[in-house]
Amino acid sequence: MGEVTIQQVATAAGVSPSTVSNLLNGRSHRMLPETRQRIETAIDKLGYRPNRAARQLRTGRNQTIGLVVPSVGNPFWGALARHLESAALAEGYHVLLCNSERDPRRERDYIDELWADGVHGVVLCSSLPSLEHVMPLVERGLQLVAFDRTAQAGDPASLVSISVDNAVGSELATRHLTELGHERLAFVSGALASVNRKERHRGFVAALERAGIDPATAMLAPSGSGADAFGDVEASELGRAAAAELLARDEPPTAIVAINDMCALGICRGIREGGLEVAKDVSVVGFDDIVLAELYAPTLTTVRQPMRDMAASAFSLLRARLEDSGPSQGQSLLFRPELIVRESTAPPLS
Amino acid sequence: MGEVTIQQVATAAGVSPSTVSNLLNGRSHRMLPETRQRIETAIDKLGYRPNRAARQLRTGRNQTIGLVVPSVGNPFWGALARHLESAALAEGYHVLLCNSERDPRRERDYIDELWADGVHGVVLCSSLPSLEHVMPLVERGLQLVAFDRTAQAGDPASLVSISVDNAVGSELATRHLTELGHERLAFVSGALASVNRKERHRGFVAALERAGIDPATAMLAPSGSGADAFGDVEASELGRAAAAELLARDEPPTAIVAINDMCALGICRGIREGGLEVAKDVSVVGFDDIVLAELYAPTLTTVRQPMRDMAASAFSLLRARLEDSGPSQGQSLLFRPELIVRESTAPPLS
DNA sequence: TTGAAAGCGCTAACAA
DNA sequence: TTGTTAGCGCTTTCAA
Repeated sequence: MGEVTIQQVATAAGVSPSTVSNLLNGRSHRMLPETRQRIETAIDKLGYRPNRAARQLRTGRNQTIGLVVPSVGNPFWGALARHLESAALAEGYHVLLCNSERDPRRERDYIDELWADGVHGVVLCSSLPSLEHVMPLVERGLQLVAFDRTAQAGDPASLVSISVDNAVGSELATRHLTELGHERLAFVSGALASVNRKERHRGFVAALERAGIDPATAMLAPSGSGADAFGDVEASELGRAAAAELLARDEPPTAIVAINDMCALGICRGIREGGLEVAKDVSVVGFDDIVLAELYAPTLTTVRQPMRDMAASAFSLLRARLEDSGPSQGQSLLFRPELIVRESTAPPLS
Repeated sequence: MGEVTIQQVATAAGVSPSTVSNLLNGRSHRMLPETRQRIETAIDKLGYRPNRAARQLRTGRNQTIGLVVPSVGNPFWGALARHLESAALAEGYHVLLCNSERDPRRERDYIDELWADGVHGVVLCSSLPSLEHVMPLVERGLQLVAFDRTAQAGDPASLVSISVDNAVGSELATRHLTELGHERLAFVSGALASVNRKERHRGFVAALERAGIDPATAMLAPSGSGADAFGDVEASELGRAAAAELLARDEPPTAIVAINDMCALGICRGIREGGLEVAKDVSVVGFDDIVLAELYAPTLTTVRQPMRDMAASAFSLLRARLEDSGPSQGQSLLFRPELIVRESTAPPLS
C-alpha cells in the first residue's frame, strides 16, 4: 500500500525534502549537479511519483482541466474530447469529462463543481448566448475557453473564444448550392437561440442575397415549437422531422442547408423516407465534417472544422493562462472552415 | 479568492471542526438535532464546499473514477462515456477520460497515472486478452471493471467483467443471414487478437454449422497483415478495404458479418464503391447498434448492446467496491444482445 | 455529545 | 547550495 513520499526520496538521496521539491519544480539550477544526480537516481530507484492531492492542497492548483460538452455521445464532441485529451496528455494534464446535455442549469452546476474541486481551467462548449452564469467564478480566477462559440459583447474580459468562422462556412455551403443552380433553398436548425446557429443562418442569408435570391423566399424548418423539441444527440431526429415537413410543402426546396452533420444525416434519412433521393431530388449540405460524413451513402458535402487544430489551440491557450498566472487578456480565434464537396449535392433536376 | 473552510463553518456554528466533519461524513446521529441544525445553517449561509484535495490527502480516497477507452471519437465509446458519466454524476463522482488509442503501453501508463493520482476505480476497455500488466496495481487495491470484454482464465480474482454475450450476438446475426438463404458468408474483422473478436467469430462459426454450412467455406477479411493495419477509429477503413478485397474474389460473398457497426458502415461504403448495392447484392450485419446504424442508408441490421444499462452497471459495481472496502470477489455480467433487423439485409439475389 | 490534537505529502519562505 | 519550518483543509482517534 505505502506509496513513496518525497521524504523517502530525500532520505535515500541524503538531502532534505525541500531540495527534492526544488528539483521537482524546475529549480534544479540552484543545486550542485551531483546533488541533482543523486536525487534523480533515488526517484528512479524508488519509483517515486508526487502525490497530486498534497501538491494541490498546498498550491491550490492542479493539473486537471474540465471539458463541458453537450454530450460526448455526439461524434462531433467525441472528436473534440479525443483531441483535447490527447493534447492534455502530452503536457501531463488530465481531462475531467462533463456532459451538460444542453441543460444550462447542469452546465452551471458542473462549473461550480469543477471549481470547488480545484479545477481552474475549463473548456466550455456552451450554446448559451450569455455566459453570465459563470461570471462570479471567472472573477475569482477561473480560466475559460469557449469552444464552438464566437466572442460576444457581454463576455468576460478574460474569455478565450475558439470557433470556426460560422458565417463564412455557411456562406460557402450555400453559395455552393446556388452555383449549382438551386433557387428554392431551406435552412434546417433547432431554435436559433445559440450564437453559432445565428451566425450560420446569417451566412446562409448572405449567400442568398449575393446570388440574387430573396431570402424571404427561403424556407426555415422545423417551424414553430418543433425547433425546441430536440436536444443535441437528437439533432438527427430534428433533421428527419424537418425533411418530412419541408417535402410536404407545395413547393418543396431543392436544396437544404443543415445546421450540422448529424442534422444533415437525419435530413437525408427523411428524404429517403419520403420516397425521394438525396442529391438527385434534393441536395443536402452539412456542417462539421464528422467522420461519418465520408462514410454515409451518399457521402455528405459539408463544411469542415479543423477539429484537431482547434482542440490543440484550446488546450495550449488554457494551459498558458493557467501557468502564467498573470492577468490574461481575452482573445478570440476564428478558424477558417473549408467546403468539402462530396456526393450529397448536385444541380437541381429540371 | 478565499474559499470557505470547515473551520469557518465551525466558528459560525459555534462548534468544533470535528463536529462539522462528523456531520459531513454521515455521523449526524451522534449530535444533538439542534447542533446539527446550526451547522447546516452555517454551511448554507457560507456556501461551504469541502475541499476535495484535503479530504483525499487525508483519506487516500477520492470521488473520481477513470475511464480508459480506445477512443471517444468512436461513437460506441462516446456513448459509453456519456452514460457512465451520467451515472457517476448522480452519485457525486467524476470521470477522468483516457484515450488509449489501443496502445497497450499507453493503456498501462494511464492506469499507473490514475493510481498515482489517487483514483482507485477504473473502467477499462481493453482489447488485450491478458490483464497482467495491471496486476500489480490490482493487488494494491485498484478496483477494475473490464468493459466489453468477458472474463478470462488468467484475470485478477477481483475483476468485474461487463460485456454483451458476443458469441450469442454474433450467432443471432449470422443465423439471420442463413435463414434469409445466404450460403456464401464472410466475416470481417481486424486481427482476432482481442477477446470479443474471437467470441464473435466463434458465434459466426457456430451459426454456420447449425445451418449446415461448412465453416471452411466462409471467408475472412481482410486477409493477412491487412487485419493489423487499422486502429479503432479506422474500423470503417478496415471495412472498406475488406469489402474491396472480398468483392474481387471469384465467388464473392452474398452476406457479410462485420465485427462492429463502424466496420459495417465501411463495408457498405466499399460495396457501393464496387458498383454494387447493399442488401440487394450483398447483405451486411453490424454489431453494437450505434446511433448511426438507424440513420444510415440503408439502415443497418445489427446486434444491439444495451449500452445504457451496461454503463450504469459498470458504475454501480465499481462504486460498491470502492465504498465497501471489504474484500471483493470478482464477477462477470453478461448482457443479452438483441438482433435489430433493418434494411441492410435481404435474401440473396437468385 | 463534543473538542483537542496530530498529521496526510507537499511547497515555499526564510535561515543557515 | 541546502535545510528548517510552518502550514494547505480535512479526518479521526482519543479524551473530556
